[in-house]
This record gives sequence, structure tokens and C-alpha cells, in this order.
Amino acid sequence: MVAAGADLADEIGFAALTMGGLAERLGVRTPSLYKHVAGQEDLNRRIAALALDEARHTIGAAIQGRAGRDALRAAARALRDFVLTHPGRYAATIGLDLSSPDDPVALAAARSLEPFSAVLRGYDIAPGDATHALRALRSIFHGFATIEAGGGFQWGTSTDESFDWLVDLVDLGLRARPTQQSEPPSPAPTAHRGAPS
Amino acid sequence: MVAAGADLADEIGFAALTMGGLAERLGVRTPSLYKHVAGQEDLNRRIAALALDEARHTIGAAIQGRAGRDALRAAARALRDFVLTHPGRYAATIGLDLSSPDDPVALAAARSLEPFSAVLRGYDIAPGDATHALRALRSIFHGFATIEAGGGFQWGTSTDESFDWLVDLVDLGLRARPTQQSEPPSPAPTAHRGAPS
DNA sequence: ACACATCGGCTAACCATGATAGCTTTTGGC
DNA sequence: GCCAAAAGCTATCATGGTTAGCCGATGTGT
Repeated sequence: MVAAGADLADEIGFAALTMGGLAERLGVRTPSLYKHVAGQEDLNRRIAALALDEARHTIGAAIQGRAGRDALRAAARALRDFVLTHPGRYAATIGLDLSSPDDPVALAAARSLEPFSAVLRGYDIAPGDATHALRALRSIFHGFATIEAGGGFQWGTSTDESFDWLVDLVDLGLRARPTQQSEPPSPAPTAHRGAPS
Repeated sequence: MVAAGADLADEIGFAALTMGGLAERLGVRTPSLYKHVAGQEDLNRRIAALALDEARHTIGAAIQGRAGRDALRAAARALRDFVLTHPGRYAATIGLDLSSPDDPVALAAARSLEPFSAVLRGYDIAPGDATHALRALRSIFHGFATIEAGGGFQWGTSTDESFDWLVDLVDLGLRARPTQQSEPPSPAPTAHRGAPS
């Protein structure tokens, strides 16, 4: 049922998703939905959790076997494709209340950054800068994808080209940064936990 | 009245802005508002236009007398400050319908990019890449500011530091890009019109 | 076979909000 | 003081989220 809501949101826009609309889509009366979700807020959060997990899996699959700029490119493209093909789902993930750290949505949000964390392992980032770098990647590609999905880029210039240009910009910036001196004594950060940013 | 709506949106969040709430704030009954705006949609767009103009002026003032990285930093900080101090106004500017090119909101949106266009004149960007670079700056700082304003950055790590790190990343990326060969024969792009992206 | 708990649906009703119609009051120029 | 425009009001309606309380189907333990 949450999946049906997510599909409907992708079709008509997340802001236009109503309990009545979803009930109609399911061939059911509105109050029946309350046997499955606690209300619209609950529905929205479940769609968000679904979207975050789907995005993580898709992006994770896209970077398999890649590293460095290839991985960055693949991850960024996978995110962009996800947002363009599932704008409603993705919109559900914006502006969530994440204050309860063990809430399923907050966990999904934290885990959704794992692929980007993996991408950063292909660059020479000082351990103390890991959070900054992760926040940077997230901001950058979230920003592009949401503006593009919202029709914010006017003009004829190809957004595909702009996107590739942006990926190159980020790759160059990550490399141009003064490299950290040799290997730190402590073991490299392991992957057992995606760092929430 | 639009300004009162913008202030209220900053206080309670743009999504929570209602005609009834604004009427109460103004000490007036709801239908009276319809003598001034055509409806909620119209109110939202007017708030968006106000916000875009205010942001443009604030960012424009911040980059006066600066160039290169200083200008980039100043512009990015001014945008971030604007979003953090006026989250409701800024949220009104997201996802606007810009399909009518001579609509006041579309004009304000196009003009709002002028300061970033000016910042880019401090870098050696090939003319054909101007739109890409402008879209990049917009995506990057929009992304960071909206995620931060929405409480999306968890953890204790300072968002101030992350922001400065991001600005450096962009500056380095813009400089590391293979430089265009010498001066183009045509005159440098003038400032008389901000390029909508 | 039967009692019954559970699940998932229903109708009816309520409340908040956006919107419109039509009337009244305020106000400012003459 | 007159009058038209500006700005307010009450009354009313539609939509959408939500709750309460009821009903039928299903499946299980005795």
C-alpha cells in the first residue's frame, strides 16, 4: 500500500498525494487506509523510508566494481536517475524530522549515505574531513537533482552536459585538495557503519 | 501584506502558511485577504518573488569589491545566511512554475542568478561553459543551504566548517579545470543581463 | 461444528482550510 | 458633504484528513 502511494506520488507529485487519491487508486474508501497507516504523516514517512532504501540499493549497485572518478560519476548518475524517475518518492525524503535517532526513517536516511561514503574512499580525504566531504557530495547532487526534477533549469542548454560538468568539477576539487601526509597510524575507517552526516 | 506572509512563513514554516493564519496575524478575516491577492497560489508566488529579489540584493551587496575566491565565499555565505534566517521565504522559491517567461516570478528567478554570474567572472571559465558553471554553483549552494535549513545534517560536526570546506572544494574545482587558451576574440560577457540557467 | 478474535472494509460525522458571493464600511479626493 | 474605490465583513460551500462505530470474511482453537 505504501508502494502504491509512492507510485501515485511519482505520477502526480508528492505534494498532490492525498489520502482520498490513494484510496481511489486502490479502489477503496478513504477511512479504510487508516487500518494500514496511522495517517498522512505516517504514510509520507513510510514512502520516504522506502525511497531512501531504494535509492541506497540502486546507487550501491551502480558503484560496484568502480572507484575514483568512475564511482563518483556512477553514484551521481544513479541518484539523478532515481530522482528523475521517482520524483514523488524522492520529494518525500526532503525535510524529514530525524530527531528520533532510532526511528526507521532516520536509520534509512543514515544508511542512504553509505554509497557516497564508499565513493569517497576512492579519494585521498583526511579522516577529519570525511564528514565534510560526505556532506558536500550530498549537498551537491541533491541540489542538482532536485532543481532539475523541479524544472528549475530553463534555457536550452543540455542538463546532461551540465551534470557531467558538475561531476568533473567535484572530481577535480576532491583531487586538487592538499593531500594528507602518507597513511595515518590508525586503521582506515571501516565500512561497517555508514556515517550519518 | 505579502511581506507579512513572508515573515509568518519564516516563523512557522512555509508549508504551514495558511490564508487563515495570515489573516489572524493581520487582525482581519480570511476573505479580506482576497482583496489583495488572488488566493494562496498567488500569495505563494508573491512571497517567492519577494524572496528572490531580497536574496539577489543581499548576495549582490556581499560580493561588492570582491573577486575570485573571496567573492565566491561571500556569495555562498550570503545565500546560506539568507536561507537560514528566512527559511519560509526561501522555501517559497522551490519548485516554482517558471513556464511563462515574462511572468514576474520567472523574471525574478532569472535575475536572482546575477550575483553568481558575477562571481564566475572571477574564474577562467570558457564561454561555452558559463551555463554549466552557473548551474553548478546554484545546485551546490542551494543543496547545502536547504539541507541545513531542513535540519538534514545530523551529528555534531560543525556545519560552519563543512560549509567552508565546500566553498574551498568548489574554488579548487573551478581553478583545477583545464584553462581556456588565452583571451577569446569576442568581448568579455557583460553584466547587463543575468543568464537564466 | 461452533465461538470468537482479527482483519479489512464500510457509513456517518466532524473539523480545518481555501474559496466565492454579496453586502457594508472606510477613506480620500473633489 | 458626496461619491467612488478600497477594504472589510458574514454566510456559505467544497475538499481533505480524521475518528467512531459497525459489519462481513477468514481462520483457529476447542
